[in-house]
Amino acid sequence: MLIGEYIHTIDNKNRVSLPAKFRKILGKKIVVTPGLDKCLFIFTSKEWLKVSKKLSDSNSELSFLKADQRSFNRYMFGRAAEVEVDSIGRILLPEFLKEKIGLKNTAVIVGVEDRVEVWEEKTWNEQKDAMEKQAEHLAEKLASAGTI
Amino acid sequence: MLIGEYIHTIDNKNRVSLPAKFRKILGKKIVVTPGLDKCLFIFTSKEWLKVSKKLSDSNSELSFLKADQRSFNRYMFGRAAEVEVDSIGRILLPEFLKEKIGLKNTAVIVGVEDRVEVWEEKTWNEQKDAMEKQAEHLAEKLASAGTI
DNA sequence: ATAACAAGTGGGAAAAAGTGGGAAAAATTT
DNA sequence: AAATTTTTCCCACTTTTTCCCACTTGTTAT
Repeated sequence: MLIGEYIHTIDNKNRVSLPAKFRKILGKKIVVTPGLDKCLFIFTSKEWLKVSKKLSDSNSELSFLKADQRSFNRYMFGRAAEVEVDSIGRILLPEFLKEKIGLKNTAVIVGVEDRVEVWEEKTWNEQKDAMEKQAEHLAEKLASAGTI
Repeated sequence: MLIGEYIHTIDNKNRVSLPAKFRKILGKKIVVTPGLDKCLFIFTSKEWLKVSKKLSDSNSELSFLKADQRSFNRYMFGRAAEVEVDSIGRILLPEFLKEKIGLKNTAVIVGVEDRVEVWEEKTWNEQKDAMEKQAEHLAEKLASAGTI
């Protein structure tokens, strides 16, 4: 399972190390796409296949209006990049994705169950603060779920 | 069952011994995550799986399409850490979790039924005092109401 | 009381992770 | 076709993490 938060450098060749703990799960080929909420999503090829099937299946319970679905899929597919992980666990971030979320020298890499998210540090902190504020009851859920 | 309160040192490599009595129950891989009230929760991998399944709504396909589900999962998984217990029963506390609850050189480790909590000593004492006061207060209320 | 053991703590050395940069290979331009 | 840029591959340095061993303290057993 992909969990935890890491801050890594983006070098001047646009390379970022994937957290070592993620590498086994992610494998050698991953898919990077613009995500939602000003971050990037990283999926394993396998997970991506599942996601894309779901998204392109217009009979699924995700019943978009046709036009909406088209543009949403354009967003997810059109800008997705298949990326190779190099021999020491780094990936090359396409410039346009970097720009999309305003990345510069560092990236926050977050494991979220079965996907990885990439954030610009400031955006991430804002997001975290917002979550934290409305999170007391979420934490309570956590605590009580432990006992069930 | 996990019970009792222990005060352990955090050494300069961020290692803490788990109380010997907890080790068998916790196993070799645990998950540490910020909990309620300025403490950390420690779950066994098994328990964690149960909790996360229960809360992440991962049975609903493509949970990332729903905004509040996204934040919740981010909150839940992004701030957790999977940690190995070393050969003599210690774990490595990630810096960001240490900071989260203001840990420095010592930690109070408390067994709470089926999970373990980690506290900063001062916070723990305040928490305890508050509980005691409340208990006395409640007892008095009960007594004066003549119900006892 | 002494020995044997277990628990908690600390530290050195080896391994791994993260970062940076040069040179070969490939692609693009002129 | 040569020159320039971009990409890829490989090596090297630094820091962090991991692994292993040892010391200390307190408990149990003989």
